Amino acid sequence: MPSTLFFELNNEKREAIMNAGISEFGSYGYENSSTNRIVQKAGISKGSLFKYFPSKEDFYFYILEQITAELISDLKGKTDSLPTELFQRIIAYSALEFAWYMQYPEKGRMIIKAFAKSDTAIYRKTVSKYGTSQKGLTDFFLQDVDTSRFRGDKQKTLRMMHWFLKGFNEDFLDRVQMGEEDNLDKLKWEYTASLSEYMELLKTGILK
Amino acid sequence: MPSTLFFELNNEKREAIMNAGISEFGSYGYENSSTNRIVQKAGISKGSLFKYFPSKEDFYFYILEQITAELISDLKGKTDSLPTELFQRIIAYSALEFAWYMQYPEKGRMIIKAFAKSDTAIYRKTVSKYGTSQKGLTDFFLQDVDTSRFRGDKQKTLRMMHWFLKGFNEDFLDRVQMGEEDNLDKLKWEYTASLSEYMELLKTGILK
DNA sequence: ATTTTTAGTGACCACATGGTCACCAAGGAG
DNA sequence: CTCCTTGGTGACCATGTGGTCACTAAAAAT
Repeated sequence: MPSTLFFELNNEKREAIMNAGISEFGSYGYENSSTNRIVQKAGISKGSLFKYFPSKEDFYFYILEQITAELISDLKGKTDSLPTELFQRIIAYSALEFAWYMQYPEKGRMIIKAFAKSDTAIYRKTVSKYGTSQKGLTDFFLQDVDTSRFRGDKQKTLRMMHWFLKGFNEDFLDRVQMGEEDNLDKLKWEYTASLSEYMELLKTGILK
Repeated sequence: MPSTLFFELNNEKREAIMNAGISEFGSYGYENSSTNRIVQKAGISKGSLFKYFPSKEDFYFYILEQITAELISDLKGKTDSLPTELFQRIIAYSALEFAWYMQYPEKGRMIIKAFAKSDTAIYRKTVSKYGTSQKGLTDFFLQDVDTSRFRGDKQKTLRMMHWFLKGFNEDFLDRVQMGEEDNLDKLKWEYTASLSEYMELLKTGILK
């Protein structure tokens, strides 16, 4: 937890510190991020940072908490108008999440990196705090699914969809980072279209 | 490349150095591995390590090259007797690879870590040397597939199978590392059985 | 006007990093 | 018995780390 001092800062300075952290952690990951670079980017002294936050780790988790809360609250407001049919709903929801990452690329990068599997102490702590990556989000989203439509075991099916979504997202993000597309709506449309095609394959099987 | 000095060492010492590196890199990954710990584990002096190898990076890639070559040569010998039907073949091949990782856990860990996606300089160099993770192995394995059996686009289908295998392997390895099963044959059987179930779902679709 | 409180600073700490190099002991050559 | 070559060593180097603390300058309290 940050000290009260931190909250008494004016918004500008507080934002500068947060953004410096987001950018650094998003670029290098927790372990390879440098508090020296962070204070430099934020335009404050080393001493100040450690008066605001008791440690690098605390700083990290405070930021992570803030931006995941932001993500969730932003999405919550939009999930009501989503289609009700399971697969269309998944597609629409994933597209929303993807669009958010595109809109806030630095926050997105930090979140993605924070929940990317790795065996470091900080990742284990992250998982024990928030649960494991998309599993958290998708489980929340899929828990009361009409299991009667599934051919096989529900758990297995859900796990498969999770692997599949993970792979698709990773792949799509890679392609996006290559070609510098800047039209957000068009990107979101492409995402939806591409995901739909794959989803059809998943629903009906890859064999004729 | 190691210096000629390194090859003139007796086998014991050379193995000790290699194993120290494998264990260290497999535990901490390239960036967080320490040459100090490596020389300590290997029982040699810092000076010696850097007389044998010009740099940490060189040491790393030499080891990686050796053990991936080992893996490939070990598997090559067994792929002839594999089933010919595509899916059975994939299952059997994956099980072989899995069993190898179980048989040489430290080497396995290092390989898995080396090819796990991350955005570090060393990962980019690894990819540009060897290509990207399982994609390399599975593409080699899937390139001349009878596309007429597929319902959808060949590329998309293969990519889906790749995501799926990646997820399955990650998941299965996690579960194995939890419960300390030591019977290799039984493990391999469980792997095959579990993968087969999922594969069936993938072939025929998750919906009735 | 003087004292006290307080936010902010940056030189500094102990430690670890990858890498170097002056030195040493041992063995072969003369 | 002397050289001299050579594999091996570990103290040492510059640099970077997360974190501290004696200090300052200015505002608040007296």
